[in-house]
Amino acid sequence: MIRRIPQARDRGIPDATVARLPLYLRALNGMAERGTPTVSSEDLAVAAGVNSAKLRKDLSHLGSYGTRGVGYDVQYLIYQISRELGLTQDWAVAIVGVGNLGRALANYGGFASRGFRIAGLLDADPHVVGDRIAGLVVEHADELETVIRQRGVSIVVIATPAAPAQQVCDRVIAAGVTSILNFAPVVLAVPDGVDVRKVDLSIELQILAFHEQRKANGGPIMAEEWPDGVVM
Amino acid sequence: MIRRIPQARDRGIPDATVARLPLYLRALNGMAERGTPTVSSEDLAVAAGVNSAKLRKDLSHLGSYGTRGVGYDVQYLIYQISRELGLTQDWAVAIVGVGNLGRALANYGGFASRGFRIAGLLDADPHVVGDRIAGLVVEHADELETVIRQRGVSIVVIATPAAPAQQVCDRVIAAGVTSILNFAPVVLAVPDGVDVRKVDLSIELQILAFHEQRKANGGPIMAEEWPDGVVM
DNA sequence: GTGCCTTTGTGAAGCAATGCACAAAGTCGA
DNA sequence: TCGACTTTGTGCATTGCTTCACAAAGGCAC
Repeated sequence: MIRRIPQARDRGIPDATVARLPLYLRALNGMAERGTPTVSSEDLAVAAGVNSAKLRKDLSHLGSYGTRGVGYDVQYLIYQISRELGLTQDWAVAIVGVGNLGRALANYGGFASRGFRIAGLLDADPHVVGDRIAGLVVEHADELETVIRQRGVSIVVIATPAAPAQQVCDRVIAAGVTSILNFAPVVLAVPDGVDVRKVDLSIELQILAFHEQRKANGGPIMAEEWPDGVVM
Repeated sequence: MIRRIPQARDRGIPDATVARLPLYLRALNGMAERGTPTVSSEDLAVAAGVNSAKLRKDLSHLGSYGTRGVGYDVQYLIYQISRELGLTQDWAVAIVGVGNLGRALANYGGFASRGFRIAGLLDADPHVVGDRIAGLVVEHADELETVIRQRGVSIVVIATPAAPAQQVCDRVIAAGVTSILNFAPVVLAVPDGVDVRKVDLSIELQILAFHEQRKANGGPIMAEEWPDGVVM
């Protein structure tokens, strides 16, 4: 059960910081398009929707890339954050499950522009196999291991229904993949060393509903009993 | 600048806890389907992928619904969590932007089963308006305010491209909506009292790429200079 | 009943993230 | 060259979350 051995030159970046770097990157790309040469932590913080002290502390984890009295060079900071996030290299991604969501992901422009290349679309449904989506032909899920090994896929997106998700997960791990983005509404069991990130569309709505209810009621309903007719 | 006045009976539930309740709910629903009558915090924690002490503390924020020596009654706990999250009532949701993602959301079964009723699909593209998706006819975005007011929509999902997102956001807020789920890759500016939750598909991939790079390199590349040919 | 066993609910310690506030470092005009 | 001004980078206090560890509570067998 080795947890994490702090290294001499420990560039361990806090998870909370890593999660915000893509946000900064997006804001910076917008500024670069508009031709802005430099930006202060205050302005960038506003654009990214965070506190400026937090932003400076986040950036300080990458190194000392600002100039006091001036701010940060937009292009240079884009490069440094991209490098830290690993976006200066090309990542081959396979999407398993080509339903509505899989199609949406395949067509989503935000991937290609950040170094994520879709190297395969796979589905178990023979009616879908052979379809051409976003320039790729959908392959049968049986080809999963072949596609991963032959095309150097290192990140797999699971966009299947809940039922087959764990099995797909097991197979891609067996094929050597250690980074998985899971859209299926299940908790995937994975061995140590495999990273799973989870996006659950309905969870976000449920959190909103919680807050919305709070606003409406000034707190949850106080009756803590079962409603009439429900038997324990 | 009133921040938050602690109340006598302060049922303020930590955000981190609220974010996990839907997870517990999903695990519990699975158990209910299998006919499991009660569950211990340990078993439920495993099913939800969290630490059991954390699970007990989370549940203790809702009240004392367990039985020592036995565990939690599955049905009863489902009811209590659902009530706390506001899922015992019906929420009318409108989806703005019926591209690939909007379609995926409209067809996603996880909403209806949790009290979220899709009350409107809207798009600005005349080619899409009139299409029938998931039993609804897509309406023109001009109808946004009418749809919200007449159908009692309290949660809006923004699934448009980045460009029109802020304008859509402003309009739905003006129409009285205070809960927004945003899929567009922009930071929405909203007044106090409006909740925005954000899902950015490419951010998750970028976080995965960061960790994947770490695994491959044993840390980020140490060269902190610009690559050859890049001029400051 | 009584006593053993299981499991909850929670105090307290530990850890991570946030935000303030300011010294240090750099720019720029005179 | 100098001094005023701007903005970074960070020490520190604070907050919030997680985890441990255990007393209290309840079930169950006999």
